[in-house]
Amino acid sequence: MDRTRVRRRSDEASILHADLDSFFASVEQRDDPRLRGKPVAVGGGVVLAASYEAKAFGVKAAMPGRVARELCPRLVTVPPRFEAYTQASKDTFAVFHDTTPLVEGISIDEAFLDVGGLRRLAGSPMAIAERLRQRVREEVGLPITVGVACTKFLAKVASAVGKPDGLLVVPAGTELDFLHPLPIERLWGVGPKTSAKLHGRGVHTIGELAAVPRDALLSMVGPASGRHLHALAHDHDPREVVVGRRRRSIGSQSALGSRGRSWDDLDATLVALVDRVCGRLRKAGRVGRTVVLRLRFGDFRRVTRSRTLPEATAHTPTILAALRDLLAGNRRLVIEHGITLLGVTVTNLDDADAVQLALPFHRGDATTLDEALDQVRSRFGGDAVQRAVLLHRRRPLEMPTLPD
DNA sequence: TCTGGGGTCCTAGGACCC
DNA sequence: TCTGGGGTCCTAGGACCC
Repeated sequence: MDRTRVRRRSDEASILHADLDSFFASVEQRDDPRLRGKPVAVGGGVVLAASYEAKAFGVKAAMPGRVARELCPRLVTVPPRFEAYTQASKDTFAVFHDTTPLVEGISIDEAFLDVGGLRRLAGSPMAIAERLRQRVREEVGLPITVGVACTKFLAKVASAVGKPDGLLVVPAGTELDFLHPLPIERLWGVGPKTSAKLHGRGVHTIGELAAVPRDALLSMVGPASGRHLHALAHDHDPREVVVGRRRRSIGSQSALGSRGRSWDDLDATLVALVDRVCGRLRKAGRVGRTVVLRLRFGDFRRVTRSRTLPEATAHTPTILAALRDLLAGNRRLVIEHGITLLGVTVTNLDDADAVQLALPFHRGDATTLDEALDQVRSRFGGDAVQRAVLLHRRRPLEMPTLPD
């Protein structure tokens, strides 16, 4: 199986949420001693990450650089070094995987770990979490905060409350005492819009949210969001730690600045974006069937245009042709509104090997599995057949079931 | 305050099929 | 001829997260 399912909820707090503190900024301070102890922001036009010294001045991620410098005149701004962050992330995840096989990566700098059942081998969840923090500090050189609770959601809240460089355990049985005094913005899925809606109804804390009848909440924020928030406010979170989650889309985008761009400039940007995305697809062994063109204009209005192809592919010319067509079809929009951002995303992803095995069936070139396997073997070699069979067992496409 | 680059999930309408 | 209900897929937009 692709995903390993882990038991729902333990009677003890044994789910860890590990979250590197001010990740990009911490890597910069690690690698350049002159930055230590100083307010540091990574990024130029927009702050990608701020050190805790900078956060003390109110500097936050996603804030325009100009505003950040007004808040903190002594702010040191450094350009991002994405390779360094990728490597630091890999090193940190190596420590995670050495702690338990049950690791679910959420983003470049955070993950859930299930350490239930490790007590005999490795001690209590709290001891495991403390050792994890120490190892990341010593082996990677970065501060990390760990929240420990019975559910993923609460572990994540705990790590946010425990920051920076902290460890916070929410013992079983004390969940609501911990949760209910917190502001609703702590809930995963409450952003500016939802928060404003709820404030308008006098709801500010998670405890107050929990007191809102379910149906009333659903009508306030919509069915999916309402069910989600109602469950979280009552500390109901049945989600399991899932190993081996696959990416569902791969994309790239480029801000163009506000000055006008010629059509040739735009096309050159499109070519570069498609090249980058297709390269990443092939490197990951994935293919996609839907291409999305993303545009942003001078007034910050955003639109997307998408097209679904007959076959999933990572073939650069095929994907480029589809996107060029979409761009040309929106030529007037682009010219009249002043484009400021161009983005490309490929979604509806599949594993390339599995698709290769399915293609002969879809094309009508094969009617039996052996015929399909022969075609894969002749086109891609014996290794591809092995991978294709394994991938098919994991998630069958539209074709006959494989015999064992 | 005026904004980067990478993602996830949900909603809603229309086309199309049975 | 006009009509029903249910399902899937595609497209576009929106909210949110790091």
